[in-house]
Amino acid sequence: MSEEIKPVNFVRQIIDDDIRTGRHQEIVTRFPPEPNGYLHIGHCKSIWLNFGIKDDYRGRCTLRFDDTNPLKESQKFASMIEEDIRWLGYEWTTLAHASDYFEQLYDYAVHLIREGLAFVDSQSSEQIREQRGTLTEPGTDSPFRTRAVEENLSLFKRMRNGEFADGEHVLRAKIDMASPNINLRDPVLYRIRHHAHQRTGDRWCIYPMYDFAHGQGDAIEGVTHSLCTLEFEDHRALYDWFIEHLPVPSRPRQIEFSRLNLNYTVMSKRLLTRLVELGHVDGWDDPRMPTISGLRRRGYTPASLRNFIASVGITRKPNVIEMGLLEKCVREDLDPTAPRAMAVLRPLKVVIENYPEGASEVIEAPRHPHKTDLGTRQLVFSREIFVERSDYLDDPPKGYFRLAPGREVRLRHAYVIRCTEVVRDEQGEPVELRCQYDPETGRGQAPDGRKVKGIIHWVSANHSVRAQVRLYDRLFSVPDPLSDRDRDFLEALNPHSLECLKECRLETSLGQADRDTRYQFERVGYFFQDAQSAPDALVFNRIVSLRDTWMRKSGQSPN
RNA sequence: UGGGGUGUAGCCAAGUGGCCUAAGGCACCGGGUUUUGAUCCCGGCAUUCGGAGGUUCGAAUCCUCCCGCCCCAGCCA
Repeated sequence: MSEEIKPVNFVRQIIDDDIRTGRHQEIVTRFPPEPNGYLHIGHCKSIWLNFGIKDDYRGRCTLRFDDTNPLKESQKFASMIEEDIRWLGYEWTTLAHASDYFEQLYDYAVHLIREGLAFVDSQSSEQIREQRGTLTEPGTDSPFRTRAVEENLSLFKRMRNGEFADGEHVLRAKIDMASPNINLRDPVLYRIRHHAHQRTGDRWCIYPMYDFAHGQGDAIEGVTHSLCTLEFEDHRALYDWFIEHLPVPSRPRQIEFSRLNLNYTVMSKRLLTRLVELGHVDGWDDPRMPTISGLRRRGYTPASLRNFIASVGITRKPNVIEMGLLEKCVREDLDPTAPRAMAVLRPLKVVIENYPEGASEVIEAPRHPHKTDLGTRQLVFSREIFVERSDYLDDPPKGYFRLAPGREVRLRHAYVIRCTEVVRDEQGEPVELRCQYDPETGRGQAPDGRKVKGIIHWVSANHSVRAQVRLYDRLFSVPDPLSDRDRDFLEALNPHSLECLKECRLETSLGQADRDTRYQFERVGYFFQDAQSAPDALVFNRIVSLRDTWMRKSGQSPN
């Protein structure tokens, strides 16, 4: 595992100050996902921040499900979220739910009504919307705003008792319809929803809104620093208003940071949900998805994700991170530890004419070029082998040092061969190369001192296993799929984001490949067995390709 | 002509008035090592901090004005 970056950011500076000035003895954070979808790498930023602070400051961090909207949420999503957090390497101090506080929140609402700070509004949502005003014009007071306290109390109680249909009434805070901050224009606190909740069942038919549940939940848990993303900045005034006007047990502070954006993908749960439901991807854990589970299935490691977030940092500046940084992080994590193997993805047969028919030999090759403690594996060399189709060119450009008519290359861990003849099909496409090998060049030797620059990977035709290999590319073909407001983001989907290669040949040692091991297929990339892989039907996912300076120079595509 | 934010290299990001003629990472461009065109190593890459004024002996850091970009009008979170 690569060394993790020591975090320094403005949130930690605030915390350091709070500790130095004695404002807090213990630091308490929370991660508050809504269980209405899978976690994505953007959540990873929040997880890393909140749980990282808990770990480093020996504080507490609650995993609190923000389950205030039974229409959208489910236990299935909640379970997945727990799994993802643990997989990333974090553990919560306590598990909680906004719904654990429904009774307390109800009492808080009653408190506001008694103080004359909340009222039951009996208008439709359309009427309320019309009265809200616009960004530049103030709103107007609801005709029910002056309802008597006793009447509000009674109505609110009857709302809870289920005496009204959905939408008939709402409870609203009484703040200021002329506020330039729209969140303060008498926000809705409770709405009626006759819908079973995944945890409280039919106990409730009124549910608190996010704004009314979140800050109070923080206060109940003793959260000291409530870290959220920038779009909640305008809600802070409301957050503070509730804390001020309610008899809550503590006074948490909300601090906002900018969310993570990655180019060539989308990071909104709503859009990811569409991709899944419309079948554009193979579920939430499709290896092309920016979800934690997708990245996990793809083969990304927890450390690489943590390091990625650490190197991106925490600020208040809007940002779009390049995919290349994520890729660099996983390569960095995998290179020192991944066992090497040879795999030919698009096989081209090579017959070594001067190698005896029926003969073969075993070559002992190290699993890693630098880490000798990873041991060795056995390769079998024989007269018929496969090499990568892209390692042969009829008419090589300048600077190409692989196979071509008359050209010589080194077979990785084996002999130097020279291409003497090309067998073609009707279309003129090469289907087989005839080569001569030099018996004096085994074991890395070159007796005549000749320098062979090209080294290519190979497998023995009769000593290799078949496998399916899936090559993944960016999900979208443009850096920002949402930039064109006139086009649906689905139109920007990359039609080549998945290439499934079914005729791949792997060295025999991969027949017993470990399910949890990420391999480097030499010269190709890092690979991980897919969840669907089986011993008799191997499936490998490409995590990321190797850096390829030749490809970049010659301007080819990564596949 | 509303409110809240934010602007340091292609992408992130340190920097909190003097050791900044601005860290570090990614990307990119050289060069070296190498039986992976990988890894590793070495070097290059902002006289300038959105712009213009001002304060100061001294400003990316303070003040003023201007400009760009992001968020907010769910009984979503």
